[in-house]
Amino acid sequence: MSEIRVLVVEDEPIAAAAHAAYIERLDGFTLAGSAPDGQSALRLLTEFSAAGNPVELVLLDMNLPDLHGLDIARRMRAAGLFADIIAITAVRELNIVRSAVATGVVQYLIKPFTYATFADKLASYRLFREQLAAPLAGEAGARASQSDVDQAFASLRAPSELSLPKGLAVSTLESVKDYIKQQAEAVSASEVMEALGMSRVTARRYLEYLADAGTVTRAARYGAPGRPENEYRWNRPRT
Amino acid sequence: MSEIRVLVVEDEPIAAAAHAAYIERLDGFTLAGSAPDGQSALRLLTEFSAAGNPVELVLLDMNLPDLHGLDIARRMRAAGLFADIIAITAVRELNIVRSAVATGVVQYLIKPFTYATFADKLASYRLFREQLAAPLAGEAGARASQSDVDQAFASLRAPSELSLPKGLAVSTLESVKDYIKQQAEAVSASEVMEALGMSRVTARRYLEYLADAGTVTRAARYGAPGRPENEYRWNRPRT
DNA sequence: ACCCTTGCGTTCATATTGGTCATGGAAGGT
DNA sequence: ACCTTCCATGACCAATATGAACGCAAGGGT
Repeated sequence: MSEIRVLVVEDEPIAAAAHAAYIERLDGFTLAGSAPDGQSALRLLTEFSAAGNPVELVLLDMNLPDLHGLDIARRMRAAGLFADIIAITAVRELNIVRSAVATGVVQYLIKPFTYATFADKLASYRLFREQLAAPLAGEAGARASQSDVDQAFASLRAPSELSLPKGLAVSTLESVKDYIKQQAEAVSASEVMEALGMSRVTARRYLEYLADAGTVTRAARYGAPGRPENEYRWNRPRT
Repeated sequence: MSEIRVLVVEDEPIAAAAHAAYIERLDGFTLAGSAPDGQSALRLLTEFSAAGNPVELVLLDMNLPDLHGLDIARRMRAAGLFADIIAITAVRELNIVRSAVATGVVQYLIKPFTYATFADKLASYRLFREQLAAPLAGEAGARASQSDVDQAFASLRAPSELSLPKGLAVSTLESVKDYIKQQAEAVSASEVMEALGMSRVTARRYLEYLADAGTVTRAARYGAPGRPENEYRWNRPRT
């Protein structure tokens, strides 16, 4: 299977370079080009398409100087450009998710994101492509069923299989995160232990991981006898 | 939340009537209209949109007398009509799945399908809409995160339970489902193994499948030494 | 000022389950 | 009757929360 050709559309030069570098680092993807605004993006897409070398995936920033990402998507469809789109958006623009889905946005990335998140989304997109290609190979015997299509679609959903360090489980991490998010005040390891019914060691390990990842902040709690207790507080979303 | 307005586009009168009847039977959906071909579908969509009462979801048959479904989707986007689309297609047309995704097709139904399959796809679409609506409720504090969006996408593209992947048998699945439904509390894989007299591997495989399909929820059971045991709880009756 | 008490941080072996692979037997097609 | 396909099984290794034991830092008493 040939590599998937990607166009990066991003007005900030630093971010654009970063995305391009990400793409090059990934297997199965190759950078087709880069565009700083909507007009040049559309022009590039048209040129590639006319040359018989179309772009298959567009990394599309929603905030561009000339056009909004949704407009670009709409014009692409109107022009018969059927590249898939992974949207990159700021936190405040979430109310356009549904419109984005309607214009064929396959995945959503919220700024700022780590390389791991980025790689994860692209990997699931590649899996989606592969699963669609496989049953279609045998032209005549292509008895792809509902479950084949379902499975292909399922690989587009993001199970966030970001690699955790050994010894940590995804579901436990989710439980801990949910609990902290709900608490207005800072919580201690012991409180998490009691609330979630897990051992103190486990609770502390996950809290420590979240603190290292920057999701929660850690502070010492003095005043009581005994060794000071660490308390953890949910971080307000970073811009 | 108001009901989701649906337009049925289908040239065969019998099938069209059946789809319309299906829609009316489902909670949360209401039939906005019905069209036998592409031209009238586009006209209806435009009219509804102009009247300030737009259609939100289109059940779109791919084989129509005048236009192909993909063309209709493309023209919709060009005209600024952002209704979501659930495509209905015959088996032989699977090679257009990717193009369909690019034009905003959210789900794929393969003819012939049962009412259960139909209802399942619409239910996951409704869930998707609800999950997007929830975090957006608090206008100012709408700090939906990456995981929120991921979850919404996940429910949109969750595989339907009605199409079994290879390796699973219907009768076994029914046994497992019946057992879980009867249990008030969450059950572990070992309990299912003993109760139904099957091996732990088999029990776990079916439970895992049901969890992926969203029929049961999976949670870890802490408190005892050893690796945490997964427990599964009946989630909601699939209509 | 010193030392004792106190309670959490840290580490390690252990227990128990999750996940994968190749095998066996049954059902259906030829 | 043979072959193919499919599903459940058993045995393996890997994963992960637990409990106990030890160490450490602050409070409080002498």
